[in-house]
This record gives sequence, C-alpha cells and structure tokens, in this order.
Amino acid sequence: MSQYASNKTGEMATTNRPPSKRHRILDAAEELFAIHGYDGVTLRQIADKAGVDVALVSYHYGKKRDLFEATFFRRAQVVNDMRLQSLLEIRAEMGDRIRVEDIVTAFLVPLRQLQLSGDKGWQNYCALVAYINTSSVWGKELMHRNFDPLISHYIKAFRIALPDVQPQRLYWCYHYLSGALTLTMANTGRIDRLSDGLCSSSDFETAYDLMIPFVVAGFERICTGAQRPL
Amino acid sequence: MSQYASNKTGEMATTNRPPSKRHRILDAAEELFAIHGYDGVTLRQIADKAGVDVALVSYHYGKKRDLFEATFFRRAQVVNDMRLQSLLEIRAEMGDRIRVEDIVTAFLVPLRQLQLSGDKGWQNYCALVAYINTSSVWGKELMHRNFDPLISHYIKAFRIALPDVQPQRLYWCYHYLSGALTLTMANTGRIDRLSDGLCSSSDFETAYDLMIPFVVAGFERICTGAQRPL
DNA sequence: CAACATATTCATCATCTGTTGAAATATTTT
DNA sequence: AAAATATTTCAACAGATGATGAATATGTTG
Repeated sequence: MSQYASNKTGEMATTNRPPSKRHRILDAAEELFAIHGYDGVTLRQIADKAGVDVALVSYHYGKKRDLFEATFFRRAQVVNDMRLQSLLEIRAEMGDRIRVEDIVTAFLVPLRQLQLSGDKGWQNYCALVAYINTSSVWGKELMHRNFDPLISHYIKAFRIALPDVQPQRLYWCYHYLSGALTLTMANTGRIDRLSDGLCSSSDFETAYDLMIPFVVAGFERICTGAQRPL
Repeated sequence: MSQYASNKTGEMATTNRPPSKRHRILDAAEELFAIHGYDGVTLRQIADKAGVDVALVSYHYGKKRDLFEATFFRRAQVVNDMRLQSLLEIRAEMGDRIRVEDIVTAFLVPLRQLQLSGDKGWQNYCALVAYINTSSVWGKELMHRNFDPLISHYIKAFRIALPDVQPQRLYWCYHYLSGALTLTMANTGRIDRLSDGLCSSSDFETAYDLMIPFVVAGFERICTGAQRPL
C-alpha cells in the first residue's frame, strides 16, 4: 500500500513518459484548488479531471486536506531554492554593498521566470499560493511552514541594505510587496476589466518589470532617512 | 411574500432596536463568507449563527448566490460614497494642483477610518472584499459592478496629477496599490507570524499610515520622469 | 373582529459529500 | 511461474447540502 507518502522526486515529473495517474491527480487538484479554493472543489471533480476513479485519490493522498497540502508543498521547494540561489548570487556579487533593488529583484525574478515559462502548472500553482496567502483559514499556518524560513533570509539582507531601519517598517514594506505580488499571481483578470483591455493580467513581463521599481521606491521612502518612532 | 427585494435602507441598521432576523442573517453571512469563502459556508451554519431557521434564509434572500452578493452589495455604496466625497473635497481644495499623495490618501482614508472604528461588521466586510478581489470566480464581475465606476474617477484624478503618464503604467500602479490594500484588508494574521509578534495584522493605524507613503513613492517612481515605452 | 400580507417554522426531497472495505487487476520480487 | 506487493476499480455508507411547499404564527389594515 502507498500510505500516501510523498515520493522521492517530490512529485515533480522527471521523465517524459505519460504522467502517472498519481501525478495527474495532483495536477488536476492544483488547477481546481487554484481556481475554486479548497471548499469549492470536490474529490469527484478532481478525479474526473484526472480521468481516474474517486477512490484512487484517497488511496494516494489520504484525506482531502492532505491532498490540498500536497499540492501546495510540491512546488514550494522549487521556488525556495530558486530564490535562495538568486539571493546568494547577488550577495556574493555585492557583499555588504547590496542594494534594496538587488534584493527585491532577486526575490521576484524567479516567479517572473516561472510565470513567463508558459507552463500551465506553474500558472495554477501561483494562483494557488495567492489563494492560500489571502485565506484566513490556511494563510497563517501553511505560508509560515513553507516560506517564512526563506523570507527570513531576505529580511536579513534588507537589514544590511538598510542599516538603520526600524524592523517594524521592514516587515510592513514586505507586507505591501507581498500584497502586490499576491494579486499579480492571482491573475484574476481584474486589471483587464478595469483598464478596458489596455492592460492584461497575464502580461507578467510588464507586471513584474513595473512591480520591482514600484516596491523599491516604497522601501526606500519608508525605510531610509529620518524615521520618527511608530 | 418578500421576494428578497433589497429594502430601502440598503440593509443597514438604522435604529437601535434589536436587529431583525433578516438583518442578523446578513450579518452572520458576512462574517462566515469573509472567513471561509462562498463554498466554505453552508446555509445551515449561517442560520445557526443568526439563530434562525434554515428556510428563513432562502425566504429572505433566495438562492445562496443571491445572499452572497447581497452581503457584498450592502456596504459597497457606503465605501463608494465616502471615497467619492473625500476625492471631491481634495479636488475642491487643490484644483489642478492636486498631488498623487492627495489622491492616494483620499482613496485609503475612508477604509482606514472604517477599520479603526472597531465595528466588527466592517472588519468582516473588508475581509470579504479581499476574498472577492482575489477570487478568479467572483473577482472580475463583482468588483467591476461595484467599484469600477468610482475607481475611474480616481484614475482621472491621477491623470491630472501626472499629466504625462502612460495610462498602462497608471493602471499597473493602481494594481499594486490594490494588492497591498487587499492583503491588509484580508487581515489574515500573516505578518504577526512572520515578524514573530513584532507587527500585528490588526494594527490598521500603522498599516495604512505606512501604506500611503509606500504607494505614493511607487506611483512617483513609475509615473513621472522619462518613461521609456512599454 | 375580520382580512390580508408578511414572517417564521417544520418536514421533506433528491442530490452530492468524503471516506472506506472488499474485490479485481497490474506490477514487481522471489 | 508463483508469491507478494502495489495499484485501480466497484459498490456502498452515513451524513450533509441547497432548495421548496405546506403549515403556523405574527403583524397590519379595513
């Protein structure tokens, strides 16, 4: 029996054979959870989309909740590794002369690259993260377990680039960055409607290229110069 | 029969009598939808929280979907009115010398005030808006119908403050502002966990007071000076 | 009071929900 | 090829879900 233990490859496709049923279940769950949220999706919908019997979902992943977390965990390590590497690279290059712009760029460029890759799976995953990050039910716990260790590295880097910053301000600036990023990853088509077609939610190139200077300016305005106590 | 037509007061409490059952249903729905989303809430949970029979929910509001939209519409007009008035005031005061800072402040101050009011209903409503704004299912349509007419006024004001701005850049900046604001309204407790208690999601005073200069700096960086074509 | 309209409850429906155990099939190991 | 293990299907469950129609209560108006 599989007892729904995560396999060694971290559930990522590693061959070009047709994906296993176990794999297809996770892909289907990822897509549906990203659009409709945890409660908006039934195991039968997932099974149908994967072309699989309902019972097989429980066989491979156990409870519905475990399946949901599995979709979230699968790609999280990939993002964390990319972000850590891009941070280490810029730290190696700039040393203690690292700038806010370098850090924000290192943080966002991996997601930019993944969303521009055209891989539908990554699109769905980004929307899933956006859903979880804004959810009162899942946000605190799941985001903490998966992303906070890495984010702490970035916070440390910011404190090198902004030596006199008040930590509170730094966290709030990260919060605003996270908000702008989250709405971008959610990819709801909202900006298309508001701008009457002038902008497109799926124009990730523009979205990230403008987001970076936008939040850098925000960090610099809030975290440098005279900071009167909060 | 009521045929679930919206009443004249827009469903807002206008007296200090104990709220009617109809009223309590909407309050309960607002709170539960805000936390768990549309599919995460059952009519029976709403009825229980309101202390009311299940059938009464359908009697007053029809289908579940109609109830959901009713919770969203109820307070939307209040926010729109406050935002319109604060925009008109600053426009009257500043005329064509209106600054980005004035517009962003006018846009955010009403929400700041409502969230600081201590009214639990407004807290819930803000979380509900955050849920809807990040939802692929509801976001595009509901946000457009309720908020876009007003937002267009703000976009016009920005174009006065930023005469040479490329419209695309303006919409993207609003998008980042909307993201930062949405995550703040979601009030998920995420920043509490990340900052290990140093910051609090419910410290709306700090959240808004830093958000305003943060996004103003972003607007100015993106929308002024030489803008190479996108 | 009588009539009428509105509000509220009760009982019930068909359908869907997550989950499980047993049976059948495929794959790997001996 | 036999044994053992892993995968997949089938059938079924107890409970929950949104919705509705009939019955009862409450309030309003003549």
